[in-house]
Amino acid sequence: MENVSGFILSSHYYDTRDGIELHYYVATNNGVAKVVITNFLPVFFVERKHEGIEVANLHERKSVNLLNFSKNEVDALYFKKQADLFSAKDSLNSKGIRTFESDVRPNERFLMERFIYGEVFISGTSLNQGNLKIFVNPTLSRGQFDLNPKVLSFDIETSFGNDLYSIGVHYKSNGQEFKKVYMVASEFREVHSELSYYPGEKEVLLAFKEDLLKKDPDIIIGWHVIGFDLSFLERKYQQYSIPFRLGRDGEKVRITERKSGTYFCTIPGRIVLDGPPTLRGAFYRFENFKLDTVASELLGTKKDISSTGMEKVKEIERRFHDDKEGLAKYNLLDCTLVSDIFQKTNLIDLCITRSKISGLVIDRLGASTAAFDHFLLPKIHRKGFVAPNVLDIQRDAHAAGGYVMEPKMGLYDNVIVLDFRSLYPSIIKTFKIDPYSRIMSDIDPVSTPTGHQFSKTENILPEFINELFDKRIIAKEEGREHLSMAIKILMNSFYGVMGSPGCRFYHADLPSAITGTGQWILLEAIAYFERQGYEVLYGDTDSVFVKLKQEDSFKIKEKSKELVNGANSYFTKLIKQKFNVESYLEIQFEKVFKKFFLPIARGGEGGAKKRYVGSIQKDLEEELYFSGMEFVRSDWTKLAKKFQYTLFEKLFLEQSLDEYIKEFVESLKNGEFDDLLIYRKRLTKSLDEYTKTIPPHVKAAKILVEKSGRSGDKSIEYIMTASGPFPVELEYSNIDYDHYIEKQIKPLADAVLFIFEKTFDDIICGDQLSLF
DNA sequence: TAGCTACGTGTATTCCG
DNA sequence: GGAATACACGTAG
Repeated sequence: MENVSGFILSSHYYDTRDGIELHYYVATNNGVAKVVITNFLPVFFVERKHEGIEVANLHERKSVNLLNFSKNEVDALYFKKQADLFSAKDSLNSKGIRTFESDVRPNERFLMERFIYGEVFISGTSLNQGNLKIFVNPTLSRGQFDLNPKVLSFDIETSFGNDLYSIGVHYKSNGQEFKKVYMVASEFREVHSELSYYPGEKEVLLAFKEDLLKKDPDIIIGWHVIGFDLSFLERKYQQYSIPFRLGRDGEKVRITERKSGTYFCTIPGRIVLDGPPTLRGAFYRFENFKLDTVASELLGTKKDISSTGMEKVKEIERRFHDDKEGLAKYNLLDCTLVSDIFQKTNLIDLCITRSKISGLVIDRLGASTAAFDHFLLPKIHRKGFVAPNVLDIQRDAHAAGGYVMEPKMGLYDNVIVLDFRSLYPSIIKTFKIDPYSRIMSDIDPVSTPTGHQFSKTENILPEFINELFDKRIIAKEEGREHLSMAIKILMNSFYGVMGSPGCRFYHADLPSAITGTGQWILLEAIAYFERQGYEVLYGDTDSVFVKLKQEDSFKIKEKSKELVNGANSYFTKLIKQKFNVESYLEIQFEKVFKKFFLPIARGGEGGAKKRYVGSIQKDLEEELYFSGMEFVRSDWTKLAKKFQYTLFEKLFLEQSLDEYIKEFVESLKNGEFDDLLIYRKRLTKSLDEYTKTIPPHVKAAKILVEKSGRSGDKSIEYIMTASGPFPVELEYSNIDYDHYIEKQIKPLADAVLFIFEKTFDDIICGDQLSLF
């Protein structure tokens, strides 16, 4: 008997002739364990009233002490294979008989019912097979394990066509480092320390595979590594009839493209992490997600070949033919940049932590509904209920969202921002909102401000949120940023999940009760501060912007504290008195703006919601903070951003704007800002799908395809010329300066000038008018 | 290989007289 | 030819 702890890298199920097998690859301190479960029976439920019905390939039908959400009794139907379960489900469906939980993946069900969250404790006997320790039907339970993964970064270089030039690898594990470039060279060449030549593509592929299996990484990283590198290699391995088997037990690499154009890759026993989506998942934002952009922002380095598009391909082709060492250097740099980006951001640690908090394997971290299932399904079962299938969920009318206050436009001094800490989770906790407490609402109910009822005593989610809150406090105390972030991400997903028909626990009352209560709370808060004699300028969902009084300017911190404390004890009392539950709402001081500006709405009357600018005192400097404004929008030009930033700098310093605006326009016309005129926008669908309207960025993209043959790009950079939008990658002339003045400068100026009762046109034409 | 709603803004297209 | 509407994108929370 062996006992070993580990971390689950990947999880799979397969039907075999004898029945289903669940496979888990677990990283442990003594290498990787492959856990095989052969005695698992996939299950779903049907209402007991369908007793006599014939079910093909049924292994066993059992009466269980469980109810569905309509409180009808159900039976459990067990199968030997998942395929049998699927066909039984389909045939029952076609007879109009509903099944319950027939869409829960067996490999995930096995883990969730054992409350295993990434970390696992294995107890059983093992066999050694190569690098692997194989456990067949051990006991698995929740464990504790800190993974120190072996990470391999790789990148391939190819011709514009279908030729593989080289593969670069950077591998690091416990201080050991390995760098190698596998390059095709038809003539004999001397091997350099990090550069090995092979006579053809086939030999490169064989050597790469052999080394990868020898290094045996837990995690494979790269840049667009699935959609480009692995997909390209898959075709190449097939072309040379070499099995593309990189799995830990010789399994094939499987790549699938989703409808959204994103890629997914399964290599049993390993995790593939692509740089851009992983960074996005951790809320990193960059000007774009090109490797050199991200590398220079995070690491301050530059790529060796900095050109893009065709020029880049040409330079790679040139190096392959004339300067193989130069190509190798470039190839390897890409690998190490990716390694360094992952190292610097500690992305892998965040992924591992999120896996441990959500229970999902690392490459499913985005699946919020699956995380909700992982936590809630086993708890619901122990309360005596089974859940519906996702496909049986019907969406009700859209639930309302957060409350956004009508802004009081203008320029102000000393505005404090107060917000409710984790508003939606704290509402769930306070009013006991969850799918189970909803169906049990006749037992000791609490009514929300919206009039929805939930059981004060029979609930699951509020307790879980409580645990997560506590864990997060400890995490923050211990400085474990990623743990704190992982918990926040999970907690914040609950509201969205319960309001999504893609979640088996969806019910319109759940999101409605949460957001409706949120609206009520924000309005109460605004009313409270106004009763204290303060002007509330704006508020959005969970925040209020309170203007302090003149006499408060030298005791801002104290005043804020006083307001926060007052509001908190007010809510404690109010919630207790009105709803007879303990309030977990907590308003907190977020920041103070020395200067604060709410702009006028461009089209309509009044102020614009979700747009403001403020200045924050940072040491001796004042730092500008933009929200929703053009300055933070990726689809506005650098020109507009430069203009807007300086405009607000001057506004807040109470300097004159007129001269600046005039000079800026002059400089633009003189061509001084020609490098700031690029528009960048995403293409959310393929070019021929834009049928209703053809927006400018699509026009530019179409020109690019027509003139250069390039297509499939997800975004386009263009510039406005006299003859319309034009892709920057092609030669252009005739910049339409009037367009930039009218569309990028004037509206931004007018958004501010209204407070002086002036317009952009007044300033620009003002001199001429004064001549008369 | 499905978390949510609210909102602003630019441009193209359609509607209407 | 101008107003109203639809579409597209990106953002706040």
